This record gives sequence, structure tokens and C-alpha cells, in this order.
Amino acid sequence: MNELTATKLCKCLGDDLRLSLVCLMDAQREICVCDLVDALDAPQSTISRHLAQLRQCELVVARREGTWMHYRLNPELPEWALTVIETLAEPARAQLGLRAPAPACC
Amino acid sequence: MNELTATKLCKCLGDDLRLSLVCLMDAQREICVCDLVDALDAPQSTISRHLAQLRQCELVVARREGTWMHYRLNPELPEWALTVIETLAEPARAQLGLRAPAPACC
DNA sequence: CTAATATATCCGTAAATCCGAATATACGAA
DNA sequence: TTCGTATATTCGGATTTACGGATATATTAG
Repeated sequence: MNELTATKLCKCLGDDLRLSLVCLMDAQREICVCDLVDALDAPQSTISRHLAQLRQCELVVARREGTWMHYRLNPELPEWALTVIETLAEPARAQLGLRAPAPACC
Repeated sequence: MNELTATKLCKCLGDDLRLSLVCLMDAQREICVCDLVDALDAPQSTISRHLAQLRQCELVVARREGTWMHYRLNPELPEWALTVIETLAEPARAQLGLRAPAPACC
């Protein structure tokens, strides 16, 4: 019922912050929220809100470990979606000036 | 200065109507506005407005022939952008129920 | 010139989206 | 239990985006 469509995927990726989040997850198998917060320097509530949106579209899944939440790309993403993400990753990193994968905080 | 970024591409494709337009252009080398209007049955002003947006992002170029305007994907699109479009084309057609390329009106 | 057709733009309104401070929740430690 | 840290959610307001009727422009035909 709540399937990932091409439009939904593009809406998710059509925002600098969400695209950054997805790129960081694509570069690193798994990453926790605190690393995302300080990699992107935006208020925590903003990051969390966008992560919720990515979760709701099932682009991303979360795993709790104690107090931390670790996010990664949904491993069950349809192949076309993964292809799109990986095709965009490089130009997006250039566009957004993402620094190389930060050292893990946890 | 007005370069196509990953975010801009996704914003353009993150709308059912614009995605449909792009899919139709991808399926057909070139297509005129009247065909787009009746393939998508939306008011002409709406179609035209979205086409203008696609033009402004340089996703698409137009060629005038008499009274008609023929649109097609910008042949100078960066490769990553074209890859994204072609990866999305099939799932998008399914999602949007695009009927097979309509016979040309002109 | 006028009329007709194809397309583009304008403009007011409606809806969606984004922001971030404040607040709530979840968990571990003591 | 209480405290502290990590993360999530709420909420009001600002900004952006979409809509479509009305209108403007461009081109061809007569």
C-alpha cells in the first residue's frame, strides 16, 4: 500500500539535506544520528524530521543500539532505486561539498 | 552559473506531471505540446507551466516548427542525469499508467 | 488587415513544505 | 527512583509550490 514510487523517491532526494543524508549513508554502511548532525551542521530536530521522512518512504531503516540510532539505506530497496541513488551520489557529493566520511562518534 | 545539480534534477522529477512529461520525451525522440496535453489530460496552462520549469533547469529543449513546439530531452544532459532518467522511466511508466507513445498529432 | 490555432505567461488562491525552538520519549547509569 | 544523553515529535509561522482561468503572444491562412 505504501510502496516506493519513482515520484516519491525523487521527492525525497530533491532536498539538499535529505540528499546529503542519503549520500552519507551510501558512503558508509551505517551511520548514527549524532554523526549526521555534526556532519551536516543543522539543528538536531531538522535532521531527525528528515530522517523520519526517509524512513516513512522506506528509503532508509534504523537500528537501535542503546541510546543511539544507526541508520542505513534500506537493504530491500528495489534495484532501480539503488541505481538512482548510486548514480546521484558522486555529483551530489560535489554539489553539496560533503566532507569525506566522518570518523564514527560511537 | 545555472547548472543542473542532483537536487534540481530530483525536484524536477519529483512531481507526477513533470515525471510523466520527461518519460514521454524519453520514450519518443520528440513530442509536441498538443500530444503532451492530451496524453496527460491536464489543462494546457498547467502543462505549459511545467514545461517551462523543465526548460529552465535545462532538462529539456524546445524547437519551434510553425505554430507547434516540439520538446525533447536536452541532448547535452550530463551522463548521470540521463542515467537517472532512464533508470526511472520504467517504474515511472508503471506508476503513472502512461499509455504507450501516442500517435503524433502533427 | 482579421481570424484561427498553438503555446506561454500572469495572477490570485489553495495547498504543501520547511524551519527550529520547545517538548516528549527512550534508554542506560547510578 | 532520578539524572543525563540521544533521538523523536509537536506546533505555529514563513516560504515555496501548484493550480487553472483569463489573458497575452506567436505564427499561419485568408
